[in-house]
Amino acid sequence: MSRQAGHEPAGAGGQGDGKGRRMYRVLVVDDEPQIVKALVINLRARAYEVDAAHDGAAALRVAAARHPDVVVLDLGLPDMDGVEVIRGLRGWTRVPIIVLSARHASDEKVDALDAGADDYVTKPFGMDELLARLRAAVRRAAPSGPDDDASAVETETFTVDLAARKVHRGGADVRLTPTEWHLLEVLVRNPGRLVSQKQLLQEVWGPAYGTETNYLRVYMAQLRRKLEADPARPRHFITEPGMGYRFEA
Amino acid sequence: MSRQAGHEPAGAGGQGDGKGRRMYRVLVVDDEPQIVKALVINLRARAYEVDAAHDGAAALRVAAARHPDVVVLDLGLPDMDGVEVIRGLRGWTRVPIIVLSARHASDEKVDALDAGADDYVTKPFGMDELLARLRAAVRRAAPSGPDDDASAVETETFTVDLAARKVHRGGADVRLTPTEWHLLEVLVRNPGRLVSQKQLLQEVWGPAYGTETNYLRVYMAQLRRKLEADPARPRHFITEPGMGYRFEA
DNA sequence: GGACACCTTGACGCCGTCTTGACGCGGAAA
DNA sequence: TTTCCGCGTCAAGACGGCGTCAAGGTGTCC
Repeated sequence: MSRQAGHEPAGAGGQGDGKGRRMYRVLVVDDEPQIVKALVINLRARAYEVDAAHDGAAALRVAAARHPDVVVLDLGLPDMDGVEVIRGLRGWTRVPIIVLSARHASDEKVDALDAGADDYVTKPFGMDELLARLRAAVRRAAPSGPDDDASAVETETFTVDLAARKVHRGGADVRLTPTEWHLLEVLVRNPGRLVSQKQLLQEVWGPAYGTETNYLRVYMAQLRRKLEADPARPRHFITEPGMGYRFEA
Repeated sequence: MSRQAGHEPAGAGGQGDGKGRRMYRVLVVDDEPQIVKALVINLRARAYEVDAAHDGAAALRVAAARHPDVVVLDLGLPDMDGVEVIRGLRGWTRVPIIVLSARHASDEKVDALDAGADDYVTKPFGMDELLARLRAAVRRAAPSGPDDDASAVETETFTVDLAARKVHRGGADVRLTPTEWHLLEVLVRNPGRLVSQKQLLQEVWGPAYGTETNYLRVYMAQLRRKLEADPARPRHFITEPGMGYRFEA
């Protein structure tokens, strides 16, 4: 048995990577310039977008304006209590909040966490650890997103819902076999781009199938018959002779 | 026989009265009896349901059987590396994981967090702090659980009340076995979406049951017999051959 | 101890899907 | 113009998944 039938992308995580990873935006709130600086440098180096605020009022303002994906918040701010900042944010957003603080006291932590913080790191902190906690916070918040991101791709004649694994055409659902769906998925996840024959074969049929181009011809024909308005004159599944295929919306 | 038959204790632990606060279930994993004891006492006092496991294998087994709302995991287990336990859980569930560890080393924390842990607490820890972090984890996870969203789903022939754990059909309640209910629940919580065979098997039977598709066939048949108007021609529990099943309202 | 409900497991027939080969067409190279 | 290769199309057969049924095993409640 060369290939397995059930080639689902191991469940969950699957559909993230199709479209390039977006930049995550971090809001850093601290009144100590050297800490802000260190964080900004480290975060930018890891391809985060970073905004900074040095007091609570600015933090709330920037958060409202920029909608960060995660907030790193020092509790010792000059103008207002850190817990107040947390409450101010929680009034309207669930953005993950990672608290930084020099206080080790247990009830400080409890107060901050119960006010709505997601994590609490005491200074001095290891940059590696903070970054790992930040990744955890972002990862946790992400799953709400991917469903909406690129879940639906539309053309004039049909609609592909990647999350629900559904294809809609003219008021009815189109039934696709696993292989048909898999092929469609690879193409649709690379809209407008040429996908080589080898890549299609290997992604759908497995690494051993780099040259069986007749498979592609058969299944491309089926996709066109089910989805194209005029299968003989395809407008969305374009053949690039000798190279591969391209999906056009 | 890795799994015990009845996970959901019939009426017991389940989310009780429609709106009221349901009991949260915590899985405590640690090989030091005194720590387990302390945690169990403190958690039970705060109205959590608590399960305990003293090694990694038991942890994975109990998690699969009991579906806790949060896992407190000691990294220093006798039988396997704690990070492996995290990976084992993350293979099929997003349940929040709070790691306990005596190790303060930064890279230990980074490894655990990147493997999928949500929080990392070093021993010795303050019980207040741990409980606050636990509350934060539960609070964060709650909104994602569509428990409240669509607590009742209707079709032409039957009604599913997710909160009350009841299925109504033609003026009478339909009696479902625990496994039948669990399967129905997973499908109904993803209306219109294709749920892969592997996901169904792992969510209902546990992470080790990714390939026993005959279970699915048997239980899907039972669900259809009890709920479909014409079980031979299902309108709500749709088979997507080779891929999975889909619930349509 | 017995009755019962539930879960597991195997067997079997049907049907859809995948594979495979053959054929015609058209464009590019010779 | 001829030749050749790649592509689209079609059809037939093999294969495996799915629905169905029934028996065996296990735990629970009375």
